[in-house]
Amino acid sequence: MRRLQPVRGTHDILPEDGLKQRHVMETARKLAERYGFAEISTPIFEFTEVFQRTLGETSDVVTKEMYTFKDRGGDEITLRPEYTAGIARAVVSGGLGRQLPLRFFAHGPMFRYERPQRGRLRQFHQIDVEIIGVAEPQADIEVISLGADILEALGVLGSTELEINSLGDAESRLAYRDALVTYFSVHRDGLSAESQERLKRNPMRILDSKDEGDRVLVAKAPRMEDFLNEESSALFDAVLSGLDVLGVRYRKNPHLVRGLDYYSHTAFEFVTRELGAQGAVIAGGRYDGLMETMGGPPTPAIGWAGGIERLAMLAVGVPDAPRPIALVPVGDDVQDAAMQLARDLRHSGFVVDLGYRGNVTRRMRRADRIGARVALFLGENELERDVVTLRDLDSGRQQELARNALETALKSLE
RNA sequence: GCGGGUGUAGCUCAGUUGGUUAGAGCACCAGAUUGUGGAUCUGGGGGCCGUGGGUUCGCAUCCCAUCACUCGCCCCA
Repeated sequence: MRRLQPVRGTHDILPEDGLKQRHVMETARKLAERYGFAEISTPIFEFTEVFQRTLGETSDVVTKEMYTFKDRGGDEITLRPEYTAGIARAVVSGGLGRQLPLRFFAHGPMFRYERPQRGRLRQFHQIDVEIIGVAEPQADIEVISLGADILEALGVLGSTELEINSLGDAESRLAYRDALVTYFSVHRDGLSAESQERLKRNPMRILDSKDEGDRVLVAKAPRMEDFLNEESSALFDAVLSGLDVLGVRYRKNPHLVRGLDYYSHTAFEFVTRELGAQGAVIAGGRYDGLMETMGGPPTPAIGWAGGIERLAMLAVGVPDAPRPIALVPVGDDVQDAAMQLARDLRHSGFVVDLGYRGNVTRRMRRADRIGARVALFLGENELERDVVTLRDLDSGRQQELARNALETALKSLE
């Protein structure tokens, strides 16, 4: 161990951030539930081939970002870099394919060996939704509209933009890919070094290059739209008009492509400019070929993933933790009675903070610091008469209450 | 993986051309106030100046390396 610090790109999530992240996750879960999604959770590691086969041998994730190791039994294991492959595997290996359509919500940690920066971590957390077994555009529309609803609820929809494109089915994409290779091969010398490499490995990635020279060439490159076959093009149109019906705003971006091989047809990203180099807060698309790659029957599917840390950084209106009741025992002989009262109140659903030490001044200071709503004084004085002194810490007003009237009084506070 | 910037107290930051014991505000602790918080006043604790090496009589300060963060590329959530 070099020094006592977390591994590069990992962080301890302290309570303040934890609260925000939990809010993101719970908001997403609640809304996903309304759309009829059921929560699923799959292991955070899988056999390496689960990702290798499905994400594509040439994708960046597979070639240089996976946390892969051999376990003690000699199996090749990989910490999941994304959720979809694991869920697809669960559907195939659990025989869930008989119960289509399936709608899943999931969340949890992901791992990618990347260079960390703002909004980019080696262990990060995602929320994830998938609709499996629906070829109809309604699934695309529903999944996107769920994403928009979640962003809206988090107060970040206004600072994001939905970009959308269609990659078409396999036939359309192959035809387009050929056309792109032909076009860019002619202009090869005008391409950046990186894009010349992309031309060999993943020509569609040239489309979203940020290099000035590349962009000039890209602007005149063949357009995906012109290569969509009738079926692909009809699906895309249906998705867009569905979004129009629901009032979900979007911008067609013909240069939006995907890093992972399994995507087809609809591809979309909710992007923001407020996170530096990291644009996407939610990204996803259709992956009709994935289940088959996994060894299951051909099964259409669509889904997206959202970055919890990124969303938490943007979210507004995160609710505060509930304000506790500070219980202040006065004198040494009332400790037991105070513990008992604290437990009774907790059983009734109240959040109670029982200071552990110090005189009354000190405990009151603590009560103030933790944002307590009220303080309850319990001393010999009160104990003898079966009452409690309740001090409202906002107004400063104080009153004595019979023990059996206490909970009613506390409930009326809010 | 490539290039730039920044690392001084828990936090935000000062710190002179290299010179004695490294400072401030906030936060924290104690007291004024041992049955009453916030405000105020008084006092206090806290720093291998990110880490390692080098230069120097002497570095927080100059040089090199390294680690972390950060910005861009790459990639994406």
